[in-house]
Amino acid sequence: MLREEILRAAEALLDEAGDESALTLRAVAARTGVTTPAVYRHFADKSALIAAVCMRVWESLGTAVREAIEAADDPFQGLRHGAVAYMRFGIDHPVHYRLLMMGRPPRPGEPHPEREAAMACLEYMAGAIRPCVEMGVLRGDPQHIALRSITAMHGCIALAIAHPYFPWPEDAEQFLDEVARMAGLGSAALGWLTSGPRRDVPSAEAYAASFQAWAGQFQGS
Amino acid sequence: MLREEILRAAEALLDEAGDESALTLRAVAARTGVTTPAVYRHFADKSALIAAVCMRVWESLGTAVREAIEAADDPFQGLRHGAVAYMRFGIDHPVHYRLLMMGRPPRPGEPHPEREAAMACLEYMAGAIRPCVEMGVLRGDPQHIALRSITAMHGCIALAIAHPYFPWPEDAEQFLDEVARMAGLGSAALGWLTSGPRRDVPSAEAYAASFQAWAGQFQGS
DNA sequence: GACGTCAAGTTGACAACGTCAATCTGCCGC
DNA sequence: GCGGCAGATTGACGTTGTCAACTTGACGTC
Repeated sequence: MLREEILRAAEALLDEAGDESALTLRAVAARTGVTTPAVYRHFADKSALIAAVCMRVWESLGTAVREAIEAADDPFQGLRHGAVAYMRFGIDHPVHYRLLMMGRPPRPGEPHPEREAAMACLEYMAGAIRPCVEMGVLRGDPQHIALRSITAMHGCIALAIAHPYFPWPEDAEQFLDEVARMAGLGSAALGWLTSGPRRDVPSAEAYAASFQAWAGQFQGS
Repeated sequence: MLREEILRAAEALLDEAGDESALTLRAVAARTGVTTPAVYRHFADKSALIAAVCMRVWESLGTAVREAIEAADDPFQGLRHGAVAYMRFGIDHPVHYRLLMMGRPPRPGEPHPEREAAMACLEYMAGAIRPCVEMGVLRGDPQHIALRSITAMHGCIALAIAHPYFPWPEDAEQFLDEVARMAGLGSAALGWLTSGPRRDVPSAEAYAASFQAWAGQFQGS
């Protein structure tokens, strides 16, 4: 009822102003048509409201990534397109992405509702990586690889949001794709340098020698 | 004189509280031993003060990265160690890194003192990448490659700061190194897939065939 | 040595913010 | 008809960034 209206008002404020400083309890209440303290009947405090706003956006992010992964032909394409979908979502919803992923770190012991949402995001990527590991191309713990790969995706969005004046390429879509491929190819190369190819997967074994030859000059890197 | 004392007080507040919300003009003024509006004689407003605080930290970041690059044996090691030094700095100074790199994006037309500092950071990485391009290992515009690689480094720090509860590996140093290598190897692979090896550099040409063989399975990625 | 000038700091205040205690209102069940 | 109670309002408190007006003190000039 009113809770829903408050959330809608908050979301509208965020979209219109494009700046989270416009999201004040007074503004939200006024837009909803109630007085300020009425908001406290539905949200413990301001941060709870913000968390609730983020949660709804988060779900659409989850489905966007999942759909991109599922629509792909093979695991590698799934990883690639999932990563691009993730970044695209951040670019398209900068304010929400800021709130959810670039907010103040939680004080130890403080309840942190976004925590599970962020962990779920990590799990999405790990899920897309797992088949690639099973194919013998990526090596190591899927969650570890996901964590490492997500640094590139998150960094791309975070940097673009906070520093729009950087010399970003005109073709944003291609750049996102490059970042996704950099992370995928780099992770594959890193795994092969560290662990070698999987012995039980013929296709991986077949590429081992040629990769080792190529990667020779990167041994230190 | 007083300006310097105010900056020191602000920096001390940041370090002690570990939270930028502790940085209020009143607290800074009280710690300096003057009244609040006296700060306005030396800084236009609060954001100018914050920018000034960041600037001093920024310079030490610059020297840390530069020294790491210069101390390396070859360009690739320089890139690797420079990247790790950059990330290490962010991990060691989370509050300052947050203020400088994860702050609110500048409104168009708004003066943004950190802008040149952030651009200088990009230039550092481009400078470390340029020799690798000349060696024929990385392909493309150094600044473009720097921008793409920095996404991984920035993302690593930004994610670690904002989401400390993520399943980060125990050996942080090794993880930073992995991220740096992922970006380096991934960028190299991406360049070779896109542009092929440099024809005029024999060592690059020599590895082309073996890399192409390895990368065959990643054509789509 | 008295004077004007001007930078530097203080006083007092304003609006906006998050938050809360106390109060009012309208509806449901007995 | 009446008690109880969820839900909204009133009024206020403390804190924040910011500013106008005033005071202070040092310096150079006649």
